[in-house]
Amino acid sequence: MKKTILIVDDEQDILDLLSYNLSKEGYNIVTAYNGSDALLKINPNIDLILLDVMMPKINGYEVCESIKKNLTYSQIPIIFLTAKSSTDDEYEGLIRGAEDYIVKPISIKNLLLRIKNIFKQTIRKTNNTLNFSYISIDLDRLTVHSDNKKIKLTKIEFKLLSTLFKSPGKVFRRQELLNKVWGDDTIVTDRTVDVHIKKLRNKVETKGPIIQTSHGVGYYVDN
Amino acid sequence: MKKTILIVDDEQDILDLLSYNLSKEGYNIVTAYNGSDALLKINPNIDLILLDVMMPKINGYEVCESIKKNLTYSQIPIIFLTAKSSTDDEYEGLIRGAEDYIVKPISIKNLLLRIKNIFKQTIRKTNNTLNFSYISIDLDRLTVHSDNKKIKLTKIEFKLLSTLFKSPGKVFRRQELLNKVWGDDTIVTDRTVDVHIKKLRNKVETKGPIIQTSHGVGYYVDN
DNA sequence: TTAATTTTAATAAAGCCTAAATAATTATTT
DNA sequence: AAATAATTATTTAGGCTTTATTAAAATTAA
Repeated sequence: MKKTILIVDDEQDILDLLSYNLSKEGYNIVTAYNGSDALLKINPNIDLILLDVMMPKINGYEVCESIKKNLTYSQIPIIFLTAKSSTDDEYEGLIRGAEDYIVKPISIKNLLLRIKNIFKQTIRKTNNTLNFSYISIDLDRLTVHSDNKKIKLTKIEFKLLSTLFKSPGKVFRRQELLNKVWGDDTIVTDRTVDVHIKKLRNKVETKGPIIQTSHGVGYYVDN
Repeated sequence: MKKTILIVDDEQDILDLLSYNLSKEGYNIVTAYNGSDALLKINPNIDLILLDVMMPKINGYEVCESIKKNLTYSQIPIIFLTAKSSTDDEYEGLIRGAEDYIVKPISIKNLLLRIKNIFKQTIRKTNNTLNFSYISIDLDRLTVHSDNKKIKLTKIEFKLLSTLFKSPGKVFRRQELLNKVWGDDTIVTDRTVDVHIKKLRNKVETKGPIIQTSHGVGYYVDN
């Protein structure tokens, strides 16, 4: 899924520069030319906000604050762009919940790395749900939605899936899964894991592969 | 755990100022009065380097470059101290892998915040990865990234690569690799190593040679 | 007791490793 | 410098190991 980035800056040059480079990198771009414009353009598809600090009227910090107060959008990560290097400003930005900040002049390479890094952890833990790709797991309700359709899992299947989802990218050995999902003292064959993985895949992977096999090692969800 | 900071500057005044303030803040301080002294004083306990750019003989950038080339120390974050504020210099610093830079005259308050910020991010970054050139190996996740693209390796390939990366510069004889990667009691031909090296090279060397051959001896990664 | 779930076992399929054979490169000798 | 020897690179195919899949037996819950 293509990620959408909202870029907020009052300088057209910078908007252009960033738009060009980020869309080249495969992101969808939305731009805003000041604080209030930014607030208008925020929508649930936005995955990340690049936010200039120094803007007329509503500055970046104030925009950030508004966003963080809004339940729907408070989880969207924000990277501040700031030319100032005065202590107070940076500090203020960080404590208000920004993920990161970057001091102008901007190194594109550096910025791309930071963005990637943020998206890597992007399995956003809103409330108590794990989301990845087209699947979301509600840890409170013990339900799973795949492609917006509710799916019934058994207890073991649910635990197995959420274990994998809690550490996306990590490869779990079968024995590890048996300990974590079944319990430390169970005496069950490794093959049993395979069977449950198979069932999970059948139930859950309605729109393409989610659970990956690491041959000779175990299973994981990609990220 | 107390963090240790190496401060490198040729002006005694600045060394004193920074030492005083940073140790007051609870950091261990090591000082160096020029580039070569800095290289001598680096050791595995150093968690951060404050590096003056303008120094006689070896300047800060050169010191940085040497550090980034060394596998043991390449992960240590560096903050440049620079009097110049020209764009080029700052950029140069950033792309050479520095975490940050600070323009003199230094605001202690500002510096402290940046240091804190770096330590905050450092924890998750240094998690168990070997980095060299454009390749990074995540030992937990059993994944390899080459030029920012994820690459799938088999178990043996992964072990082989990380063995080489763990001792950069060391030439491993084939027999040694067989013991380390395959296990002490395997009875496999030396030629098998060649085949796996070949496969590794195919998969991993997307941007130029990484694994070197030492004719008559074995294989190694340069450093 | 029935229905649902979990485990085992058995077979098929896929993935990976090794050895062997040949080509290419490097080292040594003449 | 050419010829020869030694080492490494590359490719391929068979064989072995691991995983996928299915069905049936065993267990647990309703």
